[in-house]
Amino acid sequence: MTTGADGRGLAGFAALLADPTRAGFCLALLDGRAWTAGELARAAGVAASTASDHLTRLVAGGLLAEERQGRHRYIRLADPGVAQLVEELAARAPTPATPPRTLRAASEGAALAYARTCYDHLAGRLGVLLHDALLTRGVLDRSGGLALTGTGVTWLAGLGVPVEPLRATRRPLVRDCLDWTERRPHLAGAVGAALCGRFLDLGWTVRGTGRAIRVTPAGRDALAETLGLDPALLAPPASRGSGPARA
Amino acid sequence: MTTGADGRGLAGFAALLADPTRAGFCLALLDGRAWTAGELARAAGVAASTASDHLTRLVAGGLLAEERQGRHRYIRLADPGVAQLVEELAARAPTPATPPRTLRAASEGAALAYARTCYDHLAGRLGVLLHDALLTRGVLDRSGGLALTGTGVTWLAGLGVPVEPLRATRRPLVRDCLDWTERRPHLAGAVGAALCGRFLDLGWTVRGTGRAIRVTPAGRDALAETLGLDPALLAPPASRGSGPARA
DNA sequence: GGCACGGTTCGGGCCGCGCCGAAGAGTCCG
DNA sequence: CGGACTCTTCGGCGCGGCCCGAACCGTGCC
Repeated sequence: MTTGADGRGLAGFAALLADPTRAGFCLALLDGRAWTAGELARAAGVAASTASDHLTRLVAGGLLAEERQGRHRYIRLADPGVAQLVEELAARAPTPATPPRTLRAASEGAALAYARTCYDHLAGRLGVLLHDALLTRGVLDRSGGLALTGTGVTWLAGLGVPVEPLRATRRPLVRDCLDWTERRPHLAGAVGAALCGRFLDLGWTVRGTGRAIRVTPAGRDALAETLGLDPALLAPPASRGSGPARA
Repeated sequence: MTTGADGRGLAGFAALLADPTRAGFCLALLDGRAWTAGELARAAGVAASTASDHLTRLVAGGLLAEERQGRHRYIRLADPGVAQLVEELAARAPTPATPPRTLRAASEGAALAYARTCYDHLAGRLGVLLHDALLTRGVLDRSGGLALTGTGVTWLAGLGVPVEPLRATRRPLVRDCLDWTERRPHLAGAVGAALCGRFLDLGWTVRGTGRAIRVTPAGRDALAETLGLDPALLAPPASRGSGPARA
């Protein structure tokens, strides 16, 4: 009576992410960098032996990839598709029901809501603003699915991002990625990744702690000029008080 | 040291799919129809009480939606996004390692590989052929992300599928969906769903058992004429022998 | 060589989860 | 009303998972 595939394959795969420790590993790795096994163990608060076991399973399941160097075991997400998958699942998961307990945690949360990397592209308020600006500027078009326009190609070239090399990859040029703080789409795909990297190269943005991204004063000016982004909206998260409170 | 969100939210959500029975429910519901709790229980081979418990959790988790009618509890996927998520996870999951044991199962597998619904759009060999034909005909364009072209809009209108109503939905017009038998993309999104429904309305396709789809003789002619699909490639799965063996 | 360090392997304990059957609540029908 | 049916609730059982600490291996440094 069981027509076709039973759920064992899917269940086994989903089980990889169904453990808080393993899920925490994947979320940490969403910053796009390679972590050592020990770093991940400490970040998750488990013994090294526990982490080692989990990592072996995640690698075997195709979610993570490893690279051994000397006595270190470097771990990263297997490919951008995994990052997308994890982000989508995280976006659908009910909030961890853990309101920030400490001031430090609250300010970290604000910094992440302001701007962060989502694997290799920009997310948070900055990511959504960028996405919207690219649409109004005609770099992107949404009349029939999200697509990069001809003017978009030249605009990118002017910014120092040639599009042709990006076409060579198997990755879609542009793609929606649901932002879990803004609950609205931001730009992913090869172009999203290239833009994120280019902004860093140009010094418009710099990496903060963890996945956090900060916009430099020069970046604020440049984004206002090239994309018409309101510098006021790009103001960094209020250190105290003046910013709108967020539940 | 744990910057930002821990993995509990994600893990709890993934755990919903990490059980073979629950995963089987979701896979069965990928046919886009509403099943009763009892039907799902029988299909999965568990007691009604067990299924009831699982379904309650899946509904609470936002993966499924229920509708109570009299003494029946109708269950369907919560929204198309869930279908996409489940398909993506299933596509990445290693094959269930269950080569078909019976002749009946083998022929069912062949029928599904030939053509099936993927929630509400077409998948399988037919789905991939359709996707490719739409690209070569200029209905879709992939030069910068997957998009519906202007000629595509008129082509759809000629087929009796007005695009304007589709724009009203929050759903993307066109979207890639990775086919788990062909390992290549087919067309999803609002247009993919509309095309699938239109083909059924026109009598070009009919539903088989489960998620299987069959192409009628009239449908073969029509698809050849309007899209240039080779009728030979649309031949139904060989009942025995002559078809290419598939691992 | 000696030591510190990162990672892995192994054994054991514990908690949670999935399963069932039996009993009960609600619905439809004769 | 009484019977058939669907679904739910509740105990109880058993397996499998997650975790740790201790011992072990390999690397890099002094």
